[in-house]
Amino acid sequence: MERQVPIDFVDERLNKGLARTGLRFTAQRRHIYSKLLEKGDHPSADEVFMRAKSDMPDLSMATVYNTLDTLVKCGLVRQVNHERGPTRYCSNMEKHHHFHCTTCNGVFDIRSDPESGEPEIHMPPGFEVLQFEILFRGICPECAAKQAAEANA
Amino acid sequence: MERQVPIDFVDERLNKGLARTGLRFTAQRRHIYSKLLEKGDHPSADEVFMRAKSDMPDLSMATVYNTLDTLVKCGLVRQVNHERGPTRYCSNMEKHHHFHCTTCNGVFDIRSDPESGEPEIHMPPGFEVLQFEILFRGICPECAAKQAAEANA
DNA sequence: GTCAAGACTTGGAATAAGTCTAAATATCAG
DNA sequence: CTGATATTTAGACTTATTCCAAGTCTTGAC
Ligand SMILES: [Mn+2]
Ligand SMILES: [Mn+2]
Ligand SMILES: [Zn+2]
Ligand SMILES: [Zn+2]
Repeated sequence: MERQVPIDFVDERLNKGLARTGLRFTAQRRHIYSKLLEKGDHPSADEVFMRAKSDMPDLSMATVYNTLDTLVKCGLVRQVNHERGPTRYCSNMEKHHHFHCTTCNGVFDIRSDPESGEPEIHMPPGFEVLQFEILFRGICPECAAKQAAEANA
Repeated sequence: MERQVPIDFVDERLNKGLARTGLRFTAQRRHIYSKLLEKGDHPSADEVFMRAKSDMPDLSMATVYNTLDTLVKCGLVRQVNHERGPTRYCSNMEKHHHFHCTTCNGVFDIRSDPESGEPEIHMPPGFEVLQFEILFRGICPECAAKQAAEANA
C-alpha cells in the first residue's frame, strides 16, 4: 500500500517549490510532504497530523495546517473539497479528476486522458475559464464488492 | 434581479417533494424554499437565514439548517461545495454544472448541453459512476470587467 | 564562529459552521 | 376537537480551522 518515495525526490520537489516562493526548508515541511506523497491518497488535515505525528511526536496541529497551506502555495499540493466536511489534500499535481464514493467517502484519482481537451460545454459570454475539474460520484470497487457480498448472504 | 416565483409553483413543488417523503407542509419550509427559488443563486445557510428572517422574524437558524436538509432529502435543492467554507445551496434541479469565480467567490450555473453525454474519461475498473459534475474555475464577467477597468485607470 | 533579523513552530485561545437536545408549538388523521 | 406525531426553537455542544504570542531555528553579515 505504502509507496516508496525516494527521499531525494521529496527534497528536490520541496526545495524547488519553496525556492520559488522564498520559503525555508524545514524538517516538518519535509516530513509532512513525504507523508503525503507516500500514501498518495486524500487525507484531511487531521489524518495528516496523525500519520506525521507517529514519526515526529513533537509536531503540532498548527504546523500541519501551516504546512499544508504552504505546500498549496508552493504548488505541491491541491486542496480537495467535494462535500461538507474537512478539506482534504491531494499531492498528485498531474491534471486529474476525482471520484467520490458516496458510501465510504473515499476520494480516488481519475486520470485525465491527455488527448481529451475541455468538455464540450458552452460557456455563457464573459466567463473566463482558467481550469476545470470533473467530479464523479458513485460507488468505489471495494464498497461495491461489500454490497454484493451482503446481498448474497 | 429578483425572480417572480408564483406562489402556487412553490407550493406545488414543495408539496410533491414533501409528500414523497411523508413530511409536513409548514410555513417555514415554504418561506425558505420560495426565498431560494426567488433569487436562484447559491447562498450559504447564513445568507438564507438573513434573507428569510427579514420576512419572518421569528425564524431560527436551526430551522434554516433543518429545512435545507429537508429540501435536499426531498430532491428540491442541491448542496454545493467547491472549496473550504460554508456549504451553499442550489435550487436549480435541472442537470447543470458550476462556474466558481476565484475573485469574488461567486457560483454560477452552467447549463449542461442536453446532447453532450458523459465526459470521455476512462474509469478504472470497478468504479460505478452514478452522477458527475463539472466544476469550472476562473473569472466571472463582472470581476473581469472590474479588472479591465482598473488596468485602464 | 557569533549575532541579529526574520522565519518557523508551538500550545492554547478564539472563531466559524454545523449538530444536538429538550421543551414548546404546530399539523393532521380520526 | 383531540391525541399522536412532526416541527420549531434557543441554546449548549462539537468540529474544523484560524489567530496569537512566545520560544526556537535558520541564515546572512561581520
Ligand atoms: Mn487527487
Ligand atoms: Mn447551481
Ligand atoms: Zn467506497
Ligand atoms: Zn467574480
